Amino acid sequence: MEGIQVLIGELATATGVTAKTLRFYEQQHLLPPPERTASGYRVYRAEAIGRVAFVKGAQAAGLTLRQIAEVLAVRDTGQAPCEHVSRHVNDRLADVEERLRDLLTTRRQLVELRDRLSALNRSDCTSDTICRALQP
Amino acid sequence: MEGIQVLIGELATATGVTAKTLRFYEQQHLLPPPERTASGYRVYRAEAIGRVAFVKGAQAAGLTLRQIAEVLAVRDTGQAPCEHVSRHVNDRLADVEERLRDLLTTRRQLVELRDRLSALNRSDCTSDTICRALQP
DNA sequence: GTAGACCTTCCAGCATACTGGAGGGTCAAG
DNA sequence: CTTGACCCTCCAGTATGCTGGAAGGTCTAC
Repeated sequence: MEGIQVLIGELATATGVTAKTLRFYEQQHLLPPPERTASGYRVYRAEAIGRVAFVKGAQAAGLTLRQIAEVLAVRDTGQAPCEHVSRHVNDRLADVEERLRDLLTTRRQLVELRDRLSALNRSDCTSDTICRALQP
Repeated sequence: MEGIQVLIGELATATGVTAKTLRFYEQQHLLPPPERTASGYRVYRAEAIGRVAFVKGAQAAGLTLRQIAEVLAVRDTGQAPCEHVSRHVNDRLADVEERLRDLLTTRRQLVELRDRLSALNRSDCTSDTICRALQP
C-alpha cells in the first residue's frame, strides 16, 4: 500500500513549477532525494506536492530558499528541538509577521491610489501607445 | 518656506538603506533626480523619506523595483489615468493580495510547527555546536 | 593647508533563484 | 526498430537587487 508515485514531469504540472526547478530544489535540500526507477528516473510520492506548495508559500512570504530548507529540516526531524532550532523557527515566524505588516501597509497605499485614480475621469489612450505613466 | 533638506547620507540613515542604494534607486527611477548643491551633492527634501519607505514596503510585498517604479510614476502624475494605467495599479493590488494569502498560510504553518516543537521537551545542544536540524 | 568625513561617477562583482542547452539514455506506440 | 516524448547530468548564462572599490572632488575643523 504505497501512495501514488509520479515522475518529475507530473509533479511539475501538479505543482506549477518546472521539472528543472524541482531538480534545483532537490539540490538545495528543499526536497529529499526521491526514489529512482531502475533507469534512474526520479519517482515522487504524493506528499511531495504539499512540500513544494510549502516552499512556494514560504517564498512568497519572503523567506529565502536556505531559510525554507532549514525550517523543513526542523519539521522533518520531528525530534525535540534544542534552543537554537526553536529560536530559528521563531525568527522565521517573526520575519513573516513583519512582512505581513508591510504588506498590509502597501495594500492600503495601493487601495488609496486606486480610489484616487477612479475618482478622476478616464483619459484616452489607444491600446497601441504606451501610456505616459508607464514609460520605461 | 522650503522643508528640511538633507544630503544623501542623512537620508540613508533616516530610511535605513545605504547611500549606494539610494543612488541605485534614482537610477531605477524610484526616486526623482534631486536638486544638487553647487558642488554636485544631492539634496533631498523630507518627502523622500516616505517615498523610500513606500519602496521598501512594496518590495516586502513582493513587487519588483520596476513595478514599484511604475506605480510611483502613476502616483506622481496625479492625472486622470487611461485604462492601461488603472489596470496596472489593480494588477499590482491583486499581486499583493495574492501574496497576502500565501503569507497567512505560511504563518499558520510556522505557528503549527512552533507549537508542535514546543510540546516536545528541549534537547541539549551546546551553543558552539551547530544543531543537527540546522546543518547546511 | 591638511586631515577626515563627506560626496561624486563609473564599472565590476556578488547572491539568489532560476533557465537554457548540450549530449545522451529510456520507453511505449506504431 | 524507429519516432517522439519523456528522463538524466553537467555546465553556463540570466535577471534582480544590490555592493565594493577605484579615483577623485568638497567641506569643516584644527
